[in-house]
Amino acid sequence: MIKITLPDGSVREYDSGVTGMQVATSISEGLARVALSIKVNGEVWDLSRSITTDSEVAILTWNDDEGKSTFWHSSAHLMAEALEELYPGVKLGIGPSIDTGFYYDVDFGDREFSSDEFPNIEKKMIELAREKNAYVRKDISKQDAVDYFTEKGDQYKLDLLKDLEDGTITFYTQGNFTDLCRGPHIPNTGSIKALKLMNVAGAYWRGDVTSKQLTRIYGVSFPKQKELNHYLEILEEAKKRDHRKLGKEMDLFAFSETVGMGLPLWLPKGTILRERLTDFMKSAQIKAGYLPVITPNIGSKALYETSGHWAKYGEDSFQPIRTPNEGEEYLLKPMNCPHHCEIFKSRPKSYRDLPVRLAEFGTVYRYEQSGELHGLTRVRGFTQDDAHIFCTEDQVKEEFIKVIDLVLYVFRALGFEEYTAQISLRDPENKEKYIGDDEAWEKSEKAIVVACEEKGMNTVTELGEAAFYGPKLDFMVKDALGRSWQLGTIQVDYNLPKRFELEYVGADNEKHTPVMIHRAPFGSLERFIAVLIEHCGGNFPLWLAPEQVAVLPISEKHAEYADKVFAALQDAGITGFVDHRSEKTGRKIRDAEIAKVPFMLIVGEQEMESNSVAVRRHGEGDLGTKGLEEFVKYFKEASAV
RNA sequence: GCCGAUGUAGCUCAGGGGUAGAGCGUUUCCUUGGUAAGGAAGAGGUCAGGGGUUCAAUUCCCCUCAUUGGCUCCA
Repeated sequence: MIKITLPDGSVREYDSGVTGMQVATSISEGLARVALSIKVNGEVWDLSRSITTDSEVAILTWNDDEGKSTFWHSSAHLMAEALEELYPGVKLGIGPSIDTGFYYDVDFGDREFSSDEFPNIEKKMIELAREKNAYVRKDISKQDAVDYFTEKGDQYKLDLLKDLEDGTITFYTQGNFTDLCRGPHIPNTGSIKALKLMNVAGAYWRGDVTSKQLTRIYGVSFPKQKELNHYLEILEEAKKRDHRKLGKEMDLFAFSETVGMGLPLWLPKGTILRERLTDFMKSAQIKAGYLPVITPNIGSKALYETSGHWAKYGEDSFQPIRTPNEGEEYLLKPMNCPHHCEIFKSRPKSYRDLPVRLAEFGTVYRYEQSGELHGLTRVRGFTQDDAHIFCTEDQVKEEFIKVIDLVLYVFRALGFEEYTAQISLRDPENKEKYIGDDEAWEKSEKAIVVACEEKGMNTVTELGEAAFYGPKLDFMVKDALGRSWQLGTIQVDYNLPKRFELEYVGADNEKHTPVMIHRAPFGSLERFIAVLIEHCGGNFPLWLAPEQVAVLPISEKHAEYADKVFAALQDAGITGFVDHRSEKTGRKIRDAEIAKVPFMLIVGEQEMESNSVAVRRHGEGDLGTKGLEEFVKYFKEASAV
C-alpha cells in the first residue's frame, strides 16, 4: 500500500501501481471525467501512469494552468496527426503548448502553405478527436528512436534526439501518429471538442536565425464549444481596444511614412493626455525627493563607450552623426544614464548629499528591427520617465523599497490593480554577456531579493533576463482583459558608477563609489499609454481624458450661453469643446458618446434662465440639472486622482 | 533582419484586363431642434511606388516601400 496525499492535506491509501485515473475515480466520477493529467510530487504525469511510492498528488483539470497546457500539448499532437494525413511527407519540428493554445513547427518542403487551408485541417482534427484515440506512452531506447525517425526521414526529430540521453526517451502514440515526446498527455483525444487554428508564421528551427525557417501553425482548443466562443469574443474585444485603432479614431497619435517608421507623432489630444501623465508623475516624484534635470538628445560616442552601451549595442543602433568640420562622433542618446552620471560628477559629493535622485523625461532613440515595430509599444524614438538614484551601499535597500512604493502608487492611481513582479538575474552560464565583477553582481542581486522579501512581494525569478550592467525588477500589470504587459522597471547597478568613476566623500573622509538605481515606473510613456488605452478601452479616467466636457447648445439661440459656460469651465481648468454645429441635440449627444467624452452638458432655454447645465455622463445617461458652479465642484470631486 | 499576409477617397471597406464604387466624415444650402444618426446638393482617388506581360493593367507577373501576423532581438 502507498500513501497518497491530496491538495487538501487528506491522505488516502492505495495499492502500489495505482494510476492517476484510478485515484481520480476514487475521489469522484465527476472529477475523473474532467481530469486531464496529474501532478505527482511536483511533476505533471499522464493519468495512466502507475504511482508506486508515497506521493503528494493533485488531479489537474481545465481549471489548472498545468491541466490546460497538457490539453493544448495533446492538441498539438492532434494537429500533427491531421497534418500528416493531409500532407504526407510533412516533417515535424516541435509542438508545445503556449500561454493560450499551442503550435507546431512543420516543414512542408517546397509546398506553399496558407491559412486558407485551416478549415480543412480543423475538420480533420475534429474527425480524429471524435475517434477518442488514447495517448499511449512508451519508453524507447535511443537506438530504436533514431531508427524510427531515420526511416521516417524526419531530420528535426533526429536533431532533437541528439541531445537526449538513452533511457529517458519516450514516444507517444495516438491513432496513427507517433511522436517523440516527454509528455504528459490527456487520456484521449475525445475531450478536445472545439478548436480553431489561429495563424501561421515563420519560425526558425530551434530559434536560430541561421537555421532553416519552418512554418509555425498556431491553434487553440477547448473542452467545450462555449469556451472557444468566449475566447473568440475576448479576441474581438481586444481588437476593439487595440491602441492603434483607438489612437487613430480618437486622434491621439499618428505615424507618417515620410517622418519614418517607428517614430510616433503626438496629436493635440494625445499630447494633452501625455502631459497630464507626466505632470502626475512629476508631482509624485517631487514628493518623493527627486530633482528634475534635462539633458541633450545627443551625446559624444565616448560617453557610450565608457558606459559599455556602444560595445554591446553599437552595431545594432542608429549610427553616429558627425560634426562637419572636426568629424567628432555623436550618438542619438539611447539611454539617459550616462548623462545623469555626468551630472552627478559636475560637483564633488559628500555622503551627506546622498541619495541624489535625478529625474528626467528623457527621449531616447534606438534602432529596433523593422519587423519588430508595433504601434506605440515598440518604437524607435520614445520617452522614458527615467530617474537615477545615486546612494551609498547602506541606502540601497531603503531606496529600492521607496521606488517599489512609488511604482505601486502610480499603478494603482491609473487603475492597474493586478501586477506581478519579476526578478531578472544574470545568466550564470553566460557571464560574458554582462559587464562587472561577480562581487558587484552578487551585491546587486541580493539587494533586489532582500528588498522584495521585505516588501512581501510576490515575485518570480528569471535567470538571464538582467540588463547587461545589472539585475532588474520588472513589473508586469494585468489589464482589463487579463493580458499581461511589462511596464515599470527598477535596476540596481554597481557597474556604471565605477565606469564613470563616480565618487563621494564618506564620513571617514575617504572616497567611495556610490551605487546607482535606474528606475522608470511607466517604462516608456509611449508603451504605457498604449497599455492604458487598451486597459480602459479609450474611456480614460476623468482626470486624463483629453476632452473632459462637451457643451451642447440646443439651438443657435443658446450658443452664446454655451460659450459662457465653456469659458467658466476653462477657468476651472476643465478641457473640452462647444458643439456649435446646426445638428439636433440627439445627434450631438451621439457624437460625443462615440468620442468617449466623459461629460456632456446640454444647455437650452431652462439652463440659460437658471445659469445651470443639464449633465449627462458618458455611458450612464442623464444625471439631471446642476447649477454651473455646482457642476464645477462636482467635476473636481469626480476627477480627483 | 527573416517567413507569410495586406496596401483602392480623410476613415472603414466593396470591386475587378476596357482608367472606379458604398457607408461614415468633410463642404455648401435648407432645417433651430431637449438626451445615441433631420434633409438636399457638391467636392474628394496617377487604385502605395517602379518595372514587365498585353491592343489595353488599378486588376496578371516581378521588384521596392509601408503596414501587419509571427520568429529573432529588446540598454
